[in-house]
Amino acid sequence: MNKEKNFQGYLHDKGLKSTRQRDDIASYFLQQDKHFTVEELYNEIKKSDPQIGYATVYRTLKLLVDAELAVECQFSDGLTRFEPVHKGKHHDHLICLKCGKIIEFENDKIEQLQLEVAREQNFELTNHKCVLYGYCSRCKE
Amino acid sequence: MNKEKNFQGYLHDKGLKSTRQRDDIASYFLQQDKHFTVEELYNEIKKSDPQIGYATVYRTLKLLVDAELAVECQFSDGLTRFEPVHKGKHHDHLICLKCGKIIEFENDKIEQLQLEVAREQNFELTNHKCVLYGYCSRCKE
DNA sequence: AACGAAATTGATATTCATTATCAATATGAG
DNA sequence: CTCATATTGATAATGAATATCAATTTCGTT
Ligand SMILES: [Mn+2]
Ligand SMILES: [Mn+2]
Ligand SMILES: [Zn+2]
Ligand SMILES: [Zn+2]
Repeated sequence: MNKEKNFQGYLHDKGLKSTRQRDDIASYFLQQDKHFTVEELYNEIKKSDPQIGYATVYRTLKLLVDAELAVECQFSDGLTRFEPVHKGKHHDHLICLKCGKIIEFENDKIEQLQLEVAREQNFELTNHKCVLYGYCSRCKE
Repeated sequence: MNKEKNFQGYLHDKGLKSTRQRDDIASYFLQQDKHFTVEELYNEIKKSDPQIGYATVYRTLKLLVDAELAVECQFSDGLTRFEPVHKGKHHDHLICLKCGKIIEFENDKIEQLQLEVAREQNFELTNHKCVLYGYCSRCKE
């Protein structure tokens, strides 16, 4: 698959080594479409590799972020989550404060206006996080 | 001052007590226009009240957030910051990844589009955080 | 295929921010 | 003023994330 090739390339370019653990973690993670807690991913990986170390999962996620194959998300529940980057497509999030539901959205107008704001401030924009909090259709009743 | 009255009213309405420590912390904090780390605020308060406890600063900030007189900010440096809410005016932030500079901005169009996004998803919006990361005019060179 | 320098792993210790605990003290309604 | 209740501040506990390090693995080079 393409993204796994990207990861192999990334490792090679950085002089890092391809290992069974890294490859398993990356392979599993990149195929999913979830917002993983480190613990969630650790528990998944442990099913096929009971020996996997917690630290290795942390380290591999860090590499994936550096390789731009994952992004870190901080919603306001205190937990850090990671999600795979699919097709380089950016999106932002709506978070339900009751059930924790995560909805993704893309809005080009907002993205454009953000660029404009940055330009006005003479800022060189690298990335952004836009998170909307509230209650989902089911929870607002 | 108005906001301090608000805090007194909040305490009273919640059946909480007004104390020298709370009042000093709130009074100092609400007069400033900064994004305080708990430690930063603690150190400031300690100047006039060397006996102040760290936990009391945490607790008071939590109260101020609940009273909607402060908001919590998470920029990506791992530290939680608090800023006083002035005149109920909402704003978002630009963060310089090099020098840590924090620039505030208001953009009604973005706010409107966010409401629209929420409406499309049948979400009842309560608040949002929009943070733009990059390099400020001085740091981008 | 074997070697060996360098990177990686996983168990564990450590750090650091935040929360919980609790005895002593302060507050404020009646 | 009294007293039930809330608060304080010192400290312990928690929990996520990082650092450490000996043992193991990888991979470019022989
Ligand atoms: Mn997402
Ligand atoms: Mn601000
Ligand atoms: Zn919900
Ligand atoms: Zn800067």
